[in-house]
Formats: sequence, structure tokens, C-alpha cells
Amino acid sequence: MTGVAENRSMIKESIKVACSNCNLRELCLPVGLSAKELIRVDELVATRRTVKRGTSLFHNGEKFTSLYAIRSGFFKTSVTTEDGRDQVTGFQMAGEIIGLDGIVNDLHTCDATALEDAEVCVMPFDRIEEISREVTALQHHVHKVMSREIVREHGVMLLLGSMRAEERLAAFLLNLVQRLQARGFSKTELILRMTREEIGSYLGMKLETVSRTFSKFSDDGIVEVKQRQINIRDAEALKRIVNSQISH
Amino acid sequence: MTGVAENRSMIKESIKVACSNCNLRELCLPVGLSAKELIRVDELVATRRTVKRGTSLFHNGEKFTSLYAIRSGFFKTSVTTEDGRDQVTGFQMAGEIIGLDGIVNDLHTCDATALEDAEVCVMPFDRIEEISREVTALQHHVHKVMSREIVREHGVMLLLGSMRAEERLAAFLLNLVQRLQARGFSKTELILRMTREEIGSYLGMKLETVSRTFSKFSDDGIVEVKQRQINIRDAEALKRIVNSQISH
DNA sequence: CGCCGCATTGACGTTCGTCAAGTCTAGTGG
DNA sequence: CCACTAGACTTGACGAACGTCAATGCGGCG
Repeated sequence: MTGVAENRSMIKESIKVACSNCNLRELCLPVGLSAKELIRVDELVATRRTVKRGTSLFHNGEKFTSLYAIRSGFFKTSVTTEDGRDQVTGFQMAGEIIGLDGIVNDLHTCDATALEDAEVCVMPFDRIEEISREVTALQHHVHKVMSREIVREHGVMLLLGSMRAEERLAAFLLNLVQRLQARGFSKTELILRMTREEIGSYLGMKLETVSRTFSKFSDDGIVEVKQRQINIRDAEALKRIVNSQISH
Repeated sequence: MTGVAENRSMIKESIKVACSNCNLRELCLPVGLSAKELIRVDELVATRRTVKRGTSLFHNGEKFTSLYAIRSGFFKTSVTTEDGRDQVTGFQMAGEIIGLDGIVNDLHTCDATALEDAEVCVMPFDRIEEISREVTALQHHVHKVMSREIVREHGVMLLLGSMRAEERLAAFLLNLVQRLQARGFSKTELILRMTREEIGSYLGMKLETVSRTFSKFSDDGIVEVKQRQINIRDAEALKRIVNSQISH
């Protein structure tokens, strides 16, 4: 039963890395578990699954069974309407959880697409519920993960509802680099995994406006932009732009 | 201990209506509970609390202790940045749950303000966690409530990121009237509990644009607008506007 | 009755979207 | 190795949608 090909990705059941040994543990799991609890929590992950760049982990309309913890790689999630409109709702990186949208109706309501080759831990949701009845720290952790997502989306709503193009892009860059830094990457250098169009969709602006705004930042010496390679030269300036509060 | 005045609202502990008898039960609670489970679930609500119009149930920065189920009245939730920007993140009516944002950091990250005199059931969160360890239907229900909020916010992001003014207002009206209808109100008549400015904040547009768009709908015979009294004359037209997909 | 907050409407300006042309880069195949 | 191509990105010119500012209207409440 190992190495079986599935629709869009491969299942890998043989090589299991226990959560208790995983280097992303502090991102995925609650802290301060007893040895006994850790053993229970290791049962959360049923399998691992690799997702090739450009393919999707799940689609809108698919049956929901599991949450996914990203072990490596980079995803976008996006919603689509019947009439073809679509909106990127988030970008996710290692240690983050995707699939929460599926719980309410047992159906996924968005697509999750890998922007680079990725690997995820598959956590069947009924198992999550079962174990979190026994391990209260896990129960609380699950609640926090969901609440964090709600708060994050509040921030996006603020951005979309009240910021102008420069403010949006500045906030976006600062958020990305802050999350990368929390994972041990540089706080000034980053490589964008998404296109200008995907950034624009997330930020509610057109790709041309994204491009122009990058150029503006570059002209002002705030960031160096070489295609998808970004070097943040003046993070303080970006923060000032986000809090600009121009004209009122 | 009854009728004690608190900061911004009154605590009412004497007259307890059990959840099991509450007419909003099917909105707040899971269905199909056993008698024994119902008894446990009735312990969820510690007290009830009235919130006068214009006052707040909780504020950004306050310690989080409880979720609130709205028994009657109408709320808005809004986030504010240091620099004074603010954004309405939602409008909530009877049967809906507010306070989910506070779980992640044990602090509320938004304000909840009553737009009309309201009454809420106070459900201490540690009690929710305790009881949902025993009553799996409640556990699942809590997860669904949070997931539903995430999905709702995806919808708002789509609206803010990709719709134009008329589409936004049409979607807003349809959503409001649909929720009111689910509570037994008319599907054509409604009274707005919020100002044009609050609608605008929620929809990412200025109050003047909200007003103009109402006037446009009125001129087109789609809705009658008399201040805050709205009569939807052609819901199909509103749906067409939402799905307009003009120009691409 | 008169005030005040909310709503409407108009004139004008800014930001961003649209359309179009052109450039850069990576990947492919001769 | 280089030419070629496709996809992504950049840049410019123009226009539409919406924000801004300001005047006016309306309705509820003291």
C-alpha cells in the first residue's frame, strides 16, 4: 500500500515522521504535552502527501475529510464564483494548516493550489475531533488555529476595505517577510512564489497596478525588485506607508 | 446578585431561559441531542446580558472569556488600527455567535457594538471546551460555527476584492434579507439597523457612494428606499447585478 | 420649534482599471 | 549553441469609477 498513485498527487505512507520529532512541531502543535499525550497526537497524521507545483491539494466542491498541515512548499487558496470571478483568499507556507473552510458543510469551498512542490500531513478531521476530546491542549490548539484564521481574515478585510494600492502592497510584503522570518529565513530577502496576477487577486488590484507599485517602491529605494526576487531595503518606510493615513 | 450594573451593560441572572427551551435553539445548538446531553448543554449559558443601543459588548484589547449568542438585537463588529482606520467586519443578528476572534490570544481583537438594544447569552469559553469534550455533537457544532465564519469571510473578501459598488450593495442586501427570512421576517421588506457610513465601511466604499447606489437602484425600480426602510421590488435583478460580470 | 445627526445630491479630482505595446526570462528544440 | 516561443512582467496613454468636498434636505427628539 505504499507509493500508490492518486488523482493529483502521491500518497506516501511508508516513511512516517512523527509529529513529536517534526521540526515544525512548535508551529503545528500545542506546547507542553506530556509523553503520553504526544503519543496520542502522533496518531493525528494518517499519511503524507506530495503536491506538485501547479496541482491542487483539494478543489471547491470536493468532499471534506481532512485538514492538512504543510510540511514544505507554498500554497494559495482561492474561491471562485459560478460567473468566473475568482479571488485568492490566502497564501500558506510550512507549518500552516489548510482546509478549515470544509468543516462547516463537509465540502471544501475553495481550491488549494501548490505554487511550488509541496508536502502535507493529512490529518483526518474525525481523528482530530476524537483526540482533542482526550487531549485538552490539542482541543484548545484547534480552537486557536481557527480563531487565528478568523483574525487574519479580519486583517485582510481591513486591507481590502480601506487601503490604497501602495498601502496594500506594503502590508503584504511586511506580512510575508515576517512569516518567513519566523521560519528562519531572511527578513530582507525573499522570493515571491506567486505571479503578479495572484498578488493582485489577493490584494484586490490588477496585475498592472501591482507591477507599477513595485516599480514605485523600487524608484523610491524602498525595495529592490528583480522579477520575483525582492530585497527589502527600508522596512520602516514600508511600515510608514501602511500607516500612512493620507488625507484624513 | 441580580440587576447589578456593570460598565456598559446589565447582567441579568435571575430569569434564565434554558437553551433547551429557547426558540433560537436550532440556530445556536446542534440538533438531535439526547435529554441527558441537553441538560449538559443548558449549563453553557452562565448569564444573560443586555446591551443598549450604541454601547459595546466587548472592545478590542479586552480580555476574552466568553462567546456570546445573540438572543435579540443587532450588532456590528469592527476592527480599528492605531492610526484610526477602521473597518466593519460584520453585522450579526439573533442566533449568531460573536467573540470567536478572542480565542487565539485570549484578547478580543475587535469591537462588538449593539446597533439596537440587544440581549446576549454569555457562554464562558472554558465551559464550552469542557462540555464539548463530553458532548461530541456540541464539539462538532463549535467547529462548524468557526468554519462557517471563515467561509463567510471568504465571501466578504471576494466581494471587497473583485466587485464594483453596485454589485457589493446588491450582494449585501440579498445576504441581509436572506438571513432575515431564515428568522421569519419578510423577504422583501427590511429596516437597516446601520448607517450608510457603516454599510460603506463594511463594503469598502464611502457613504456617498452607498447613498448614490441606493438611489440608482431606486431609479431603476429595483428597490424602494425611504431612509432606512428598504423594500426589495426585484430580487432577481439584484441577483443579476451580483453576477453581472461586466466587461470581462 | 429648532437642533442635530443622517442622508441625498452635485461638481470636481484622484486613483486605479483598461488596452496596448514592448521587454525579460526560462525552457525547448533544431 | 542559439533561435524561438510562451508566459510573466513592465510601461505608457487614456478613461471610468469612485472618493472628496460642499451644499442642502429630512426626520426624530428634546
